[in-house]
Amino acid sequence: MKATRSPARDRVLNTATRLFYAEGVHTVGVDRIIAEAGVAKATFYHHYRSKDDLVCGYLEGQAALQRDAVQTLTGAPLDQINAFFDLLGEVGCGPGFRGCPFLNAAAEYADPAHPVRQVVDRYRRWFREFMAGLLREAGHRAPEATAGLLLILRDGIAVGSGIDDPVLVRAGIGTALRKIL
Amino acid sequence: MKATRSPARDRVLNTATRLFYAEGVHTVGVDRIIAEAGVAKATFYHHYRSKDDLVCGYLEGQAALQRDAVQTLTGAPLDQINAFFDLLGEVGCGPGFRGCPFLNAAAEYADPAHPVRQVVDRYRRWFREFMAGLLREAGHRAPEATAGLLLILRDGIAVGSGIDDPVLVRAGIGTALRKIL
DNA sequence: TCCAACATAGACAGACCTGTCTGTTATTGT
DNA sequence: ACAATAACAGACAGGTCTGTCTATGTTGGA
Repeated sequence: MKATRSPARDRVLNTATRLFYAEGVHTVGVDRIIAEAGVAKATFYHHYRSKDDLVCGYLEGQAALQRDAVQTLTGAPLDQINAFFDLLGEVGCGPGFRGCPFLNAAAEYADPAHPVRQVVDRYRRWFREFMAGLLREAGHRAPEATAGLLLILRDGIAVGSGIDDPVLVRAGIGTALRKIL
Repeated sequence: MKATRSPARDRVLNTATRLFYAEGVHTVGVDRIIAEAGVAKATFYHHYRSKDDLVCGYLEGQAALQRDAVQTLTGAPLDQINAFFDLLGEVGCGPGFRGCPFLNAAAEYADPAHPVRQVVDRYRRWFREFMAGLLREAGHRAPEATAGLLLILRDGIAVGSGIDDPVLVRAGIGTALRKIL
């Protein structure tokens, strides 16, 4: 539990990220992760206290990726919001898209007090506040309430793209966004 | 597999429905269901081919409930849509609400070809066509596309009410609906 | 040089999973 | 009365799950 970065640890986290997202958290076992990561079991439990700990690490990683991604957005606040949802629509049409990792994980952890759910909650608070900040910056009349609507839209797009035809979902994003803003 | 209705079968389905929805499909085992239903294991496998078969039955039941619920809606088409989303907001604030059973199940079954996913797909097709029908009836200019937006809204509300503060989610439904329609 | 940290392989425990099977009892329709 | 159906109890098989443990090898820094 000492080193926060090592080749073996990275291999575990990358493998877990790939498998957890593609197949779900409960269906992928520790044995499979360490086998595909080419890591000994003792090494795994050296870096992660438990499987749930790894699940939290997986979601923290996803949250970090998204924070990095939105930092590349530039331009006026409303343009940034549009660009974010454009990106979401594009990613949703990409190969291997299987919905939002946070929503999928939340569906598997029913207890709201579970550490995994707390990571999900943190992500969602961040998203809401990020959107509210942009709206405030743009002089929107109701930043908080509208940020809530954008979160609903985000969830709907992520879920729909993962289950239904993502091309159809993507086609509606522009309209929806224009109506909300 | 003969009788489609019997006290023991009903007890199994009711117990499974309660547990699957509250705690998730993969976390609830067959042993627990038959114990809480007060049913012998042989009886369970007499009525259901497998656990997945029971999961399909659970979701079919939820779909039937929703079909029955919308049949009680009356009045003009747009009023029916408004009433549906009012009801969704109300249910989302109710005790024990844990999101949409179909979305939660889909999150646990990654394979789109799985029978469980097909039940989910059927439900979503029904919902979309139901909304499109009402919009067409109301003379809406773009019934199909708007039905897609309503599905996104529905998903966002269900997901958000299950994870975030459902009261906040509910407060935004009216605005969102007005902007979409 | 030597120690500590990181890594390997893999056995093991104990619990839980789904699904099958044996055998008994009660009910019901003909 | 008799056969079929449904339900009961519970053992059992075979697999998987998480997590612990032993024992060994490698490597880099003081």
